[in-house]
Amino acid sequence: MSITADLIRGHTEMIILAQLLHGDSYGYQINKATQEKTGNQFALKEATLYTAFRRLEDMGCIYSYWGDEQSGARRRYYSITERGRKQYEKLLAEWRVARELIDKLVAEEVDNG
Amino acid sequence: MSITADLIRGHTEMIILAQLLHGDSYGYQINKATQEKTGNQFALKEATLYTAFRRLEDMGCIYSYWGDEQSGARRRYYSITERGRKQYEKLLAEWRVARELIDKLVAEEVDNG
DNA sequence: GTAATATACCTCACCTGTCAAGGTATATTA
DNA sequence: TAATATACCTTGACAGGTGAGGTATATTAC
Repeated sequence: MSITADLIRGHTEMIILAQLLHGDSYGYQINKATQEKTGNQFALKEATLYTAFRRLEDMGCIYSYWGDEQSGARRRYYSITERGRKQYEKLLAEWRVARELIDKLVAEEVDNG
Repeated sequence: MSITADLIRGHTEMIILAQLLHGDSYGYQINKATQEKTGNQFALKEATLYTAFRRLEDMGCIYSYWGDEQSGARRRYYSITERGRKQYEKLLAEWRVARELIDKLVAEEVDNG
């Protein structure tokens, strides 16, 4: 949606895992929370979101179950596993390294002549 | 090479443009400088580098010319254009927005109970 | 002499994550 | 009964990254 969409690439899994640290949730809710947290500057695309869920489940980082809503659309809830927490820590550490590297590489050296 | 390679995706062009701000340079040199600036934590892959050069040249952000070295391997030098400077400014601004968004999305809220 | 290493360029085919476009179904409001 | 919001899902195409391969020059080591 926004200009920054391209740059979020590769961070989808970390964003999802970070949300699930606070408790089980489902796709629609995770996306809403993402929008709210960024002041509507960013939203995950649905296709991106669901393919990321598949990947994370295949990796054993999350597991899913159907909610028992009595009314409204069904919801598939996701829960983070121990492996998922480890993966989150790893991705967060990598992000911090990458952020520093990029900042180093693109910063204009200021002449304090 | 390093774990962060995936996360640099999408930033290759900005990294190249940032190097060229300091003056004309050539592929091998740009990659060496990148490695040095990051303390050997990161190096662009050659294929990545050269495809990025093609894109940037097609976009009119850079132009190239052969050096006139009397000995050693030939070098293709790249020079940043006015459009390239504008593009660099744009990419840098986008990176700053993306960095903030990601930090917002993955930061664990600390309980200061 | 020649093998190895460093410099320096380039291309191709493949992989992976993203996403536009399409689909299904339920509940509420107009 | 039409529109909107909630909620899920799949498919095919696309773009950037990259492993693997290639070319050529100059220097150093054996």
